[in-house]
Amino acid sequence: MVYLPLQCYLTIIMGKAEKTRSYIIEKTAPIFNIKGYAGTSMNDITEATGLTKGSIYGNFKNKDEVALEVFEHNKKKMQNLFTLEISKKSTYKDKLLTYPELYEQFFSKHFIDGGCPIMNTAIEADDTHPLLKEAAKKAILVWKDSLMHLIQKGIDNKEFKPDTDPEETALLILSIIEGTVMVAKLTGKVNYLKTLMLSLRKLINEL
Amino acid sequence: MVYLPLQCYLTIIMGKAEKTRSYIIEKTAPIFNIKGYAGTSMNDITEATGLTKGSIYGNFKNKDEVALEVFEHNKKKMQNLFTLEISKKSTYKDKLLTYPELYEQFFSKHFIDGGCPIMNTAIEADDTHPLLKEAAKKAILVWKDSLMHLIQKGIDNKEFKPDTDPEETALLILSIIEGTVMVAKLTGKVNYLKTLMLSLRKLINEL
DNA sequence: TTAAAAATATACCAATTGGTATAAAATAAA
DNA sequence: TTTATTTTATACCAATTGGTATATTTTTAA
Repeated sequence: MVYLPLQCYLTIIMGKAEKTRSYIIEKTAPIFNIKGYAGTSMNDITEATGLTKGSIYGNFKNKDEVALEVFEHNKKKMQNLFTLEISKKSTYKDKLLTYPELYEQFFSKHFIDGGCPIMNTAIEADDTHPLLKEAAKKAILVWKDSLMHLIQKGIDNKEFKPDTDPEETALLILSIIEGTVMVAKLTGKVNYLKTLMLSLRKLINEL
Repeated sequence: MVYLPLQCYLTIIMGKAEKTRSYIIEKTAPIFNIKGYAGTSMNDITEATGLTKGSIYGNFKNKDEVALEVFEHNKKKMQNLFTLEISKKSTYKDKLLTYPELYEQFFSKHFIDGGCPIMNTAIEADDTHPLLKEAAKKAILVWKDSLMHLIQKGIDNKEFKPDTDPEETALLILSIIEGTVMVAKLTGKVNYLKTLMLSLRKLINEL
C-alpha cells in the first residue's frame, strides 16, 4: 500500500483549479469578515494565500467574485454549526433553544472571526454593493423560513401554544439575535450577552 | 433697520472657521452614513461641499477628524428626534412606546439617510477603527442608560411591575430595535418592520 | 515522452487614495 | 487704510488601489 500526500487526493477528487479556489476562499474568509469587503484589498488576498495576483485572477474573474464566494462560505459555516446542533435535539423547543445556547458562546473560539457574516455584509453592502446585499438578504430570509418551520412544527406537535404566530416569532428571535451580536461585539461585555440570551430563552420557553 | 444675509449673523455668532466646520459636517454627514467611513473619500467630501482639499484640511486635521465629528452629528440628530418626542409623553409607558412608534416610520423621510448611525459605525469600525468604535460604544451605553432610567422611573411610579429588571429590559428593547433596523433595511419589507415593532409594543405593554 | 492546456509569476498599467507645500485670496485687527 | 492672520485654491506627492498582458512554469492528455 502506497500513501500519498493529502494534496494528491484532493487534486484527484476536486481538480487543481477547484482546489486552489477553495484554498483562496478559506484563507481570505476571516479577512473579509473582519475588514469588510471594501476594506479587503487584493494585496490582503495575496498576502493571506501566499499566491500572486496572476494566480488569484487565474481562478477568479475579479475581487467581487472572491467576495461573493467568501460570503457564501462564511454563511455556510455558520449554518452548518447550527444545523448540526439542532439536529441533535429531539423537541422543537430544544431545537429553538439551540440559538441562545450557542450564541452565549459567541466570544469563544467556536465562532467565526469578525462576527455574524450576514450582519456584517448587510450593513456594509446595503447601500453600496447590490450583489452582496442580495446574497445577505437571501440568507436572512432562508434563516427566517427555517425558524418559522421549527415553530410551526412545534405548534403541530403541541409543544407551543396554537395561537403562536410563526412569522412574527421568527422575526423577533432573529432580530434579538442580530441586535445581541451587535451589542455584545461593540461593548465586549460578556454579561450583556448572557443577559440577552437569557431573555431569548425566556421568550422561547413562553411560546 | 438694516437686514444682513444669514451668513453674516452666523459668522458673528460662530466665527468663520466654526461655521465652515459645521457646514462640512452637515454636507458630508449623509455620505458617511451611507458609504461608510472607509468608503467615503476626500473626493466625496470636496464634491459634496463644493470646497477644495485645502479648505477641508484647513479646518480639519485629517479625514478621521471629519468622520468622528460626523458620527457625533448623526448621533445627536437621532437623539434629538427621540428626546423631543419622549418629552411630549406624560407616562413612562408612553415614553417607552415612543421607540416603536417612531421606528415604525423608519422608511419615511424623518429618518437619517443610511440607517442607524450607531449600528453602521459599530459594524464597520468594530475591528478596524478604534476611535470610531469607542464613540459608537459610548453612544449605545448612553442609550442603554437612558432606557434603564425610563424603566426605573416607571417602576417607581407603579406603571411597571416591581420585579422588572431595568438593565435586562433596556438591553432587550435596544437589541430588538437594532435587529429590526437591520432586517428592515436589508429586506426592504415594511411588513416585517411593522410586525417587529408590534412585538416591541407588546413587550412594553407587558412590563 | 511529448504536445497542448491550464495555472502561476512577473512586471506593468492608469486611476485613486490620503495628505502636503505653497501661493493667492479673504478676513480681522491696528 | 494698512498690516497681520486666517482661510482657501492650486499643484503636487508617494503609496495603494483593482486589474491586465505576457512570459514561465506546472499539470494534463495523447
